[in-house]
Amino acid sequence: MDFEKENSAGYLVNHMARLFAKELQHHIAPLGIVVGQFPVLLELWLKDGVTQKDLLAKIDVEQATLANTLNRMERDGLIKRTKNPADARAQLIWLTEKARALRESSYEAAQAVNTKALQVLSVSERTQFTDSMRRVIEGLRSG
Amino acid sequence: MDFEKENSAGYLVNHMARLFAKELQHHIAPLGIVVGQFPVLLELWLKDGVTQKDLLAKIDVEQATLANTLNRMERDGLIKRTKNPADARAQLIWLTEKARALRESSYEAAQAVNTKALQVLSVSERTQFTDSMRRVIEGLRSG
DNA sequence: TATTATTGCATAGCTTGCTATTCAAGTGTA
DNA sequence: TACACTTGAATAGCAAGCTATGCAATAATA
Repeated sequence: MDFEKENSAGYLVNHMARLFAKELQHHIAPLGIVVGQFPVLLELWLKDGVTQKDLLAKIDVEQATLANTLNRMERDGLIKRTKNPADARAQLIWLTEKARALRESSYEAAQAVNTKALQVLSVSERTQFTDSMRRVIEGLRSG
Repeated sequence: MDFEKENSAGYLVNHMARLFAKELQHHIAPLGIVVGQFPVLLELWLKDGVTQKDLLAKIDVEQATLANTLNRMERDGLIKRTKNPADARAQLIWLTEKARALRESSYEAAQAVNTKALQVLSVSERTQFTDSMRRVIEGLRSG
């Protein structure tokens, strides 16, 4: 058989993801946050005072990955945790003021990265591209 | 500002890359290799007896990342290194027979993952999709 | 109600990626 | 030829992902 990496979707996806992450890293480093914290912050900016399990239902990472990320976020002063009156196993996760203040500039950073990355595509191609990604993700997730 | 992660190229790219990697991992685990070794093997199957620098020119990862991956591959009996008569700093990297034997089944595994992932797209969409990825990668790499 | 099962998280240990730094070997030059 | 510069690779240290496992609190049941 023959194999051309430049024609392999998986190879390209991996490469592209690393470039996106690097680009985002550069944009958000000045804000004092790192890429892995981004998905968590996105959810908490919408609604905080939630449990780890609640977050897990919204972010497709393993529970252990999220637990470690939350620990680093607490260490970095981005979140605080309080007792959950309803269940002593779970705690409630809250944004700190510091994290709350980063919302707008973080959105702008992410948009800037997306804009820069997609500028090589026409407007219709961009729509088609993100649509394809959503479908591929859905397909892989559902087995 | 508002931010919809399901519309964010970066968010989707990251998610998709993790799903691809997980899928490939499942396919190649029986072969005794792991995902990070894949790009290195692809190059060495084409041509071995090369230096780390040669590999680096073909794979877009940092030098330190490659050095660590090569160490694990040596540990796992996939490569051997010999003295480079032309330069004592660099060694020549060779596939072991074990690694050489994995070529066809690895290609098949990768193709299977790509096929499965892209099955939700029409044939013309697949072409368009990989083409867009190549252009996005090129755009991000060239600044 | 005592026991068992489930659930929510934490921890251990690994890979793969990054940046920054170090070091030895090779190259160029005063 | 000695010194400085460059280059090829290794190492340290961290983040972010994974699987596997453990543990305490809660829920379900005999």
